[in-house]
Amino acid sequence: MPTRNDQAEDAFLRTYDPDAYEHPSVAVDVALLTLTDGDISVLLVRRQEHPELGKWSLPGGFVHMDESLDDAAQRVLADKAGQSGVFLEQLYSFGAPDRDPRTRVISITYYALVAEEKLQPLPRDGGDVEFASVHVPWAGEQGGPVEAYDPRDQRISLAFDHADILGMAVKRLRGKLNYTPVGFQLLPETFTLRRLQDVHEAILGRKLNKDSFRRRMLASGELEPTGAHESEVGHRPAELYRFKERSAI
Amino acid sequence: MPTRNDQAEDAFLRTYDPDAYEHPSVAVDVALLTLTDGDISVLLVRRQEHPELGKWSLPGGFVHMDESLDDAAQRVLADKAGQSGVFLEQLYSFGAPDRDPRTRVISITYYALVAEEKLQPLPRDGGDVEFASVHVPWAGEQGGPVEAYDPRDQRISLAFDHADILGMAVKRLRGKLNYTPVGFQLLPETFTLRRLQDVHEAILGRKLNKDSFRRRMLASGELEPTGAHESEVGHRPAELYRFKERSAI
DNA sequence: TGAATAGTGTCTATAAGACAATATCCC
DNA sequence: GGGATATTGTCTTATAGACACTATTCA
Repeated sequence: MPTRNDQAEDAFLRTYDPDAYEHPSVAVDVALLTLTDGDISVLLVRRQEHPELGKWSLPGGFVHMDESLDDAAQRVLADKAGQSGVFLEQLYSFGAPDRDPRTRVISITYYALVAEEKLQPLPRDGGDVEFASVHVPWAGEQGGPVEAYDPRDQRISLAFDHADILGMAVKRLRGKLNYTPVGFQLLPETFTLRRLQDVHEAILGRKLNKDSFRRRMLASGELEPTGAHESEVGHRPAELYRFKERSAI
Repeated sequence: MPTRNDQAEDAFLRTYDPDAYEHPSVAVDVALLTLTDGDISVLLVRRQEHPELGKWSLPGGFVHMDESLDDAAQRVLADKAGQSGVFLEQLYSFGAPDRDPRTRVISITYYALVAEEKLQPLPRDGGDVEFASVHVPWAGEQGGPVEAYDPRDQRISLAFDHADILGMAVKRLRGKLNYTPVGFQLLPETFTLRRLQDVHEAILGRKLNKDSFRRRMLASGELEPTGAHESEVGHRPAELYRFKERSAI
């Protein structure tokens, strides 16, 4: 039975005009990270339109009226970089009034993690989608913009405030490492403890003590030995482990 | 000297039409938290308009075209709740397409922390701005919606997805406690170790070991003894401490 | 003087860093 | 066998929890 309040609300909604005020544009930008040769890499796309035409940027796009923010991030990643079904998490929203010269654009940013082995091949757009190596000029979880370098070690200048977004992604990842098995998303199904440590070291940007890393990981209860070992390695082969959670899903 | 690309970009920007596509509305909502009698409290305002007219909600409002997100949050808090100059940090952005019945509204949420002693008196809007006690039905940093209770211990049903926002604020706060002296914002200038422990226990929702809490805090280097002691307490008065950072600012 | 909490000292269990010894693979 | 890394074990040090004891205020 509709109450008087319900009826009043219905009437209100029928006459509501969302365009009575000017609205900002809302975009999503995604920092897709992976590890190559023990370094953090980020997927960049070359801008095909003004403004900042030709500059490297994180894949991004405007949010459609009928899709959730998470869905928008997944769509953008699939459309602009050919990657689908990856791990995504919201990062931060950037909204400085002048961050985009076109108009007011508020960007809701995400970071994505993918194991190198699970990357879909990059779309052949004449080299307009590439990975760049991420150099972090600060320690710990201090935060700040980071720098991207192309395969020839040339520094890449990123469009808009994307260096800040990337920095936020690294900062978040470092924080998560303290209380979540982040390695999950960045490693293949099975892996050695050494590779897991490589992941942690790449994210934290510093060397870790091997003995205590090993003990800590085994004691965490997150890992499960597979019984299998690596092979063809020129030294004693290490046992392969698996994340327990992942296999439960 | 403008390059050809600059000129092309200028031309592009002159003809850019931000309204070629429909835009969502963008709001900020703020969970202002304080501690009363060892419990977390949140500031709520009664909605004065449709939809959800009369329901309790977090103070919020639409983002203006020329203000940053942080500024919008500060403004909303001042206008709707009479609180200014408080500690604010961005929390998360909520954007489910149907979270608001009016139109697509994306809410960029913030949490604020204020010491009870520093609260400005609530505006006398006939009791339409009040604090409610926050009950957290989950442990650790698991997350999920939380429940609000009015001073007569009646459960309050919050408008929209505000129970989720509040839950996210508590979750974030619990996480921050591991690596930041969050107590800062929730205590007066000087305080006893016992009061600092009360803050931590309220946020975490569980009792802490007194001895090791004391040791950990003193060893952290964040605290500075003032030499002064509390008084009129009916037992041995404890020494008053101060946060080092705060006094350096 | 007694109630109540502050503050100190000590003992034990646990986790981290360092280092040595042994194991196992490929060449 | 030699090179290289895995794996196990031990020792030392730092930290957390538990508990006992002393200190200081107000009523």
